[in-house]
Order: sequence, then C-alpha cells, then structure tokens
Amino acid sequence: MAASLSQTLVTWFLETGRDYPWRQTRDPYAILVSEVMLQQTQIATVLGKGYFSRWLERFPDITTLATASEEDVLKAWEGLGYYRRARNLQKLAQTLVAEHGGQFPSDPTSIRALPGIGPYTAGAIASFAFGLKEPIVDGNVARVLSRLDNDATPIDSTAGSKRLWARATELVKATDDPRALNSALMELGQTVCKPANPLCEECPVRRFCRAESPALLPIKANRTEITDLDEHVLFIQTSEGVLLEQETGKRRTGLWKLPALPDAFADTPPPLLMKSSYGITRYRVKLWVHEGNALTPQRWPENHRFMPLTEIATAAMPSPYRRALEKLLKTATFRLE
DNA sequence: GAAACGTGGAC
DNA sequence: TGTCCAAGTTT
Repeated sequence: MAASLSQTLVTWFLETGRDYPWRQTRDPYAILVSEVMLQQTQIATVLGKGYFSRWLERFPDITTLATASEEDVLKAWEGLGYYRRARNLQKLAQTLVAEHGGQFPSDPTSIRALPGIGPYTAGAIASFAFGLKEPIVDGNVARVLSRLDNDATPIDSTAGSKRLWARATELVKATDDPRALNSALMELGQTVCKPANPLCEECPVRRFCRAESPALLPIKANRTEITDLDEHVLFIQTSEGVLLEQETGKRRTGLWKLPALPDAFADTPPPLLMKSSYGITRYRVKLWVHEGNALTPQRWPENHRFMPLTEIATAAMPSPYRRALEKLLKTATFRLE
C-alpha cells in the first residue's frame, strides 16, 4: 500500500520534477542554506531575487561563513525576514568548525541538534544530502497527506503532527529513493495539490486519495489576530549622514532602522515627513516619519549613530525602513537643489 | 503549547 | 484592500 503510493510519487517526480539549484547538489552546506532560506519563504523570492546564489558566492563554504562578520551575514539576508535564521546559520557553521571538525554530521540526531535545525530541516538534509530514509513534513506535505487520508485532524495540533510524521515516515521507509520521495511530496503540494483549487484531474496519486472535498483540507486550529500599531520615527540628516538606530531587542536584532521618536516628544511630535504601512508578524504597522532636524541637538543612546550614505547602502536594514529611507533621500535631495 | 518571528506575492 | 499563505524554529 505505502510502497505502491511511494513508488508512484517517485516515478512522477523523476519524470516531471523541477530542476532547482539545490537539487543539483548533494553538498549538505548548500542544501542547508537553501532549506533555511526557504523556511516560510517562497521559492520565487529566494530564486528570483538571487539570495541563494549570492549567499553561496559570498559564503561558499562552512569556514567562510563561520569567520564572516555578523554584519555581512545580516546584509546578505536583508529582505528575507526572520533574521534569526541568518544568525543561526552562522552559529551553526561555527558549531561545525568547533565541534565537528568543519564537517557536516550525517546522522539525523546530530543534524537535529544544530542551531536553527528543527524536525523538517533535519529530515531535509538527511534525505537530500545524505540519501537517508528520513521523513519531512512541511506545509506542502501536511496538505498532501491530510488530503490523501481525508484527515481533518488540525495539522497544527499535537495529534495532527504525530499522524503526519508517522505517515511521512511510512512513505519514506517504503522507497529506495528517499530524495525523490520527499521531493515528490513537496513538489506535488506545490504544483498540483495546491491550497486552493487543487488540480486533482492532473494528480498522479489520485487513485490513492480519499479526500472528499480537498479544498477544505487541511484544517488549521490556530489563527492569530492582526493588531494595529503606530510607529513614530525620526529622519535627521546632517553633513555626517543620517541618524540610524541599531535594533537590540528580539526583533530584527542587529539591523539598522530610522530612530524611534523619543518618548519626550510623544505628545508634541515634530512635523510629519511621510507615512507608510507595513506588516510584521501579527502586526499591521503605520509608520510615521517625522522631521527631526529642528530638534534640539542631544546625546543619542549608544545604539544610535549618524551613518554616511555610502555606508547606509551596505548596512543591513529591514525592508520597510529601506523603502522609507530611499523615498526620503530622494525628496531631501530634491529639496536641497 | 501558544506566541513570536519578516516579507512579498496571490487572490 | 484585506487576508492568507510560503521548504519552520525557538522560547
């Protein structure tokens, strides 16, 4: 049963599977980079904007990444979001150098223990790089398996997760080509068993599928509510550059942004220069940028500094501030002329 | 186990 | 325009 389904998936993938760069290599490091970049991120973003190739050019191997500056690492990740992924990637490289002689371990338990590696990524590296019969369950696989078994157990529940991993394990153990089987499950979810409007008439495993209303699966229990937020920041430009603030909290740590409007000015904010809106995790943020040049010069905290434009270009900055700054500098230049 | 963590694209 | 989603992990 499982063997027949697995074989059908493998055959289908070997015939029609797409040829991504990370499918042309068995280098665990390159595969690791692709897997981490693709977490919660669309292939079109990683590929279309050149993140993957650029990263491998800049950090071609584990040692290079381990010894790079954190600044360079974050800059290479700029725009991808979830910046902890980039920090963990470097931490992982440093762990390999310190504890594994710079080599990638091939046993699943050791892989899983590395920073930033969860159950999905561990299975992906074990199967794609080392050809091991280790299962993977990502969003695509969860959808495919829920539908195949017509299973309405919420995929984000403990029970649902256990079932999915058990099923994925069963399927990968039943094949001699775990690489192709795992790739097939994801590829099927991506191209045929799509979230909305699944193309069931084109599905290679239709005869195995018990879904009655595939578009209604999978079931998800948790949906987080979006909260509106106002964020007031300053734009201050002098001959030394633009005043920027380096994030120190848990969010976007290490990246540079327009400085927050000090609390002292909250009641009487300086004039508005521009307004924009962006989303971050569960927040919808209105970004208010105020003209700060007229403020009384003051001593800014340690994590603030005036940065020349040439350096701003190479500093790592979250997308919303990068966009706002580009707009502001264009306007500012225009005003000066 | 829930909540936090980014961003851009699709509908 | 608003909502949902995309190769998840950590705390």
